[in-house]
Amino acid sequence: MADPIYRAPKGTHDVLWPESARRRALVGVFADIVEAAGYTEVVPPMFEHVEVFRRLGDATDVVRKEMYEFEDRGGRHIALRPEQTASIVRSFGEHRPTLPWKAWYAGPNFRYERAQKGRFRQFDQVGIEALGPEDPHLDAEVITTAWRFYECLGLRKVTLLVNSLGGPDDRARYVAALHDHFSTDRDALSEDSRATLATNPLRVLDSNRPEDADLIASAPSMLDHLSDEAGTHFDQVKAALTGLEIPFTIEPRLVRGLDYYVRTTFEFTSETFDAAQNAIGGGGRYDGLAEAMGAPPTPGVGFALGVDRTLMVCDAEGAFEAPDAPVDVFVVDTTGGEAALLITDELRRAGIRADRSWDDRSMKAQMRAADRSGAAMAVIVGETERESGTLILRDLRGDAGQESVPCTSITDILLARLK
RNA sequence: GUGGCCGUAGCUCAGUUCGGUUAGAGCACCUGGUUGUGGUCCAGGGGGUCGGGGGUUCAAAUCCCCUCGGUCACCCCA
Repeated sequence: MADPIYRAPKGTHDVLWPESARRRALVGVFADIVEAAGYTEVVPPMFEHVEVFRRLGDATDVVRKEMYEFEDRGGRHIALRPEQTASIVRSFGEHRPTLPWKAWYAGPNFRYERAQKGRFRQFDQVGIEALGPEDPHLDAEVITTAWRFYECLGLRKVTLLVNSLGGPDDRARYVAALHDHFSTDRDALSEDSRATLATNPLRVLDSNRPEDADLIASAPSMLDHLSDEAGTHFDQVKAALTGLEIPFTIEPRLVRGLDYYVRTTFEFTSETFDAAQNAIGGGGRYDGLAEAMGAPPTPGVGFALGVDRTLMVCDAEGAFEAPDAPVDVFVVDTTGGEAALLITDELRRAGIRADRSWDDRSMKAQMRAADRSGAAMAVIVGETERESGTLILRDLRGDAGQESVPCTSITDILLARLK
């Protein structure tokens, strides 16, 4: 074990092949799906002025205690992004694209917190944000897009939870009602929840502490505090999901940790993942966020999906497996290595993935390397071949044996074989 | 940020209870058996500041303290 300084910092890790290839493939699947739905990629910076994230709400833990903040050499107060919705909305206000604006993103986020399974200080998310329309069908489209993504990965044990927090006024009335409810028996709450009650009564509903369970169970339901307008919006979202045959569960206690959500909120959990962090993705409406960022008031809805957690769920379901061999052909050269240099170059230019050995190793060692590379075929050059202008083509997968071919036709033959 | 468990070779681990010869195994890796041919088999080999620092002791992987890292739960989220 190396000196701690030469290890990845706490809560971070290196992603090596084949996991790195799988991760890139997952983002590729995501990109295909969202671009097929008209979303265009946005690549925001990985850090912003701290104020951008402060707009997420001073009561959120993400802002209060998990931000990677620092002052840069120019004296600017900067924070590594803890999520990307804030950056996307800031970008929206800065560039004022025509509405509706449908954006997607993929990349790392940073939160300073204690790492555990499925929770890291640097973690990747993919997501979409749609700004402009208030149409409940847009909520449904956003949710459906995530759902189809999980389907494409081959996941079958994902649960969709939906809720409505109502409009800002409904939300305020509900928070007041919750405050009253919990205050009547305040001493029964856990100490942590009493503190949460003072800053954000909604999130008391999120508590997993056993002593809070009874009061949470008897708490009033958000759904009884929806205005007619918000209720109608929620009904239309549910009807749309039903029409799309997306199964969902209504979860009136689903509040989510970011304070900017209003009306529709949703979360995806995995049945295979009974750890505390079983949320693999989530999102909702944030109709007031653009205005809070100094942009024209613009409704928005979106989601973020955790790449690491999604991949863990893929593991649990045996879905979306890592790709196999990175090369098709392995060139074995016992004449010094220059032939391998030329042949691999020729093959690669023809689009054939090819690798070789180095340091002029023995034929046995090179053949072993060829076998382990996972390549389907070996191309062998020895003295005999060099003299006769031929190459040996050997099957590495089965017992098809080998044959001698003119070296001028090797690329064409391999292109046909590897079809 | 709080608490529990853990940290021995690249990987998975034994050895730690009751300190005591050169710290082991499997897998992986390298070489040879096979004077041109991998995958099976056989033989040999390289590789370890026992996470790090300090302490106790004639003697520490083993006991004590600190620290770093991992893991699980809480908080919270992806």
